[in-house]
Amino acid sequence: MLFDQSNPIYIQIGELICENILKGIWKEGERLPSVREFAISMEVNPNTVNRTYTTLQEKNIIFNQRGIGYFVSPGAENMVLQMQKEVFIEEELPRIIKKLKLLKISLEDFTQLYSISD
Amino acid sequence: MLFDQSNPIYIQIGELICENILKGIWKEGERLPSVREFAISMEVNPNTVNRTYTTLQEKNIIFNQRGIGYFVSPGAENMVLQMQKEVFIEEELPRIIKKLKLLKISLEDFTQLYSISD
Amino acid sequence: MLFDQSNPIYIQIGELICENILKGIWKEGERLPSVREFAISMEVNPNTVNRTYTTLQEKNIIFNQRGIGYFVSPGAENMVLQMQKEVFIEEELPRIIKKLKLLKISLEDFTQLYSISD
Amino acid sequence: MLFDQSNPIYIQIGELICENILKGIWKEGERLPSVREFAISMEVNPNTVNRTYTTLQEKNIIFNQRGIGYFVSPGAENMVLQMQKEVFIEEELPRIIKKLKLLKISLEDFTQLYSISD
DNA sequence: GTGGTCTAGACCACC
DNA sequence: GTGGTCTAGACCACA
Repeated sequence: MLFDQSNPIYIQIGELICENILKGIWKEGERLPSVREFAISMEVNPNTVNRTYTTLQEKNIIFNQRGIGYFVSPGAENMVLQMQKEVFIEEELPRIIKKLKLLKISLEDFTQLYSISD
Repeated sequence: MLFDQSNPIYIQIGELICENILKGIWKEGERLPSVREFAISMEVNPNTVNRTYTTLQEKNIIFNQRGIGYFVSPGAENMVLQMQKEVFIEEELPRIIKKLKLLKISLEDFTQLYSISD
Repeated sequence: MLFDQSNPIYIQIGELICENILKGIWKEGERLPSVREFAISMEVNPNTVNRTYTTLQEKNIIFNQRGIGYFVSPGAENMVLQMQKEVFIEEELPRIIKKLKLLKISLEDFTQLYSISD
Repeated sequence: MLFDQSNPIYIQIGELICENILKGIWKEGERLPSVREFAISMEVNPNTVNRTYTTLQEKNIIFNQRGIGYFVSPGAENMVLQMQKEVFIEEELPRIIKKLKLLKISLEDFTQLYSISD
């Protein structure tokens, strides 16, 4: 697994987990990999995975059963979708639109680039 | 001047300068404010501005005349536009499109959000 | 460690590192001393070492693993050799040859001086 | 006239003058361009040329006749040749040889590169 | 006046 | 523990 430099690793792992939830790969109620397992497969320090899990738990996306492991919360998929949508529209979108204008990329250009990417 | 916490200040100042170049506010060949002046107006340490200038110089966006100051490079506007466009299309756009799909935001939704922001 | 005055210290430390890589003293994949450690052994401020490391990282000679340290990049030895050879042949050599001619030092003189230095 | 970043401009101008003397373009006893003239032709601040002249005067390569101008000293050509030869052999040559070895450029390689440059 | 470098010391996020 | 950033302040060479 490769991480980019810009974001903390524990955040990037969190995004990966959310992605898996959104894609339905990890369903609600399912158990996540143990911290150690996941750390090994990600080639990362267990502390880092632990931090990811803790962070996601605080957002109620996953929950912990002591001694057993972490599980995807019920309703997680919807919750993640709503949360990310809100953040995206409130924070990312304005920056994106500003940049599109600054770089003189019209909505038509964008639409075309969008369809190319399919 | 206010800076957000996500990016280093010296980067944000660099982006501000590029923006000014793109908007035609600072034209090619024009002298930038001296390190000290700019530091005062940005309410920042001179070292920080120095770092910004050095970084932009490495990208050939500005150049230095010894003992005189920094100047906008000839062709800078175009260069910045091309560089940022390339980065945007190669790196940001794929992430954006991926996210749009993941969040089930259609191109129509996006278009509407775009027009609302005007 | 003694530094001469002509070049910035952070550059001289960079040259030292490259030399160590070229000589095979620091092998690819190996971890460099931490910024603080190295600063102490060089009798220099940590900021200075940091600057050296950052500069070498930009040239892809070393890379950073977050929270762990800096490492010699794979292929670094060859890369450094090629880079320095290119710079030497393209930039230094012409100046040297020009100077040899200007100072009326023949190739034979040079050869002799070379062998004396052994 | 273009100057590189590494050396001070006043030094580079000094080297140019010495070169002209060595090449016999500016002969002993001849008057150098006035500070102002030279500054204009070099696209440089007169202070800079002044500093060059002062420095060369201290080395007795040129001399000043008040109100008239600077002149190439008698015996300058020989003096410059000796001085530069000494500096070259004492200081530059060891560095060059060390670098040749580090970069694995043999004397044969060097000889070949030398002849190519003709 | 200009920028370039360096130190000292601090704070922070991250692993 | 690791590096990254920033400030404050100093000194220097250069134009």
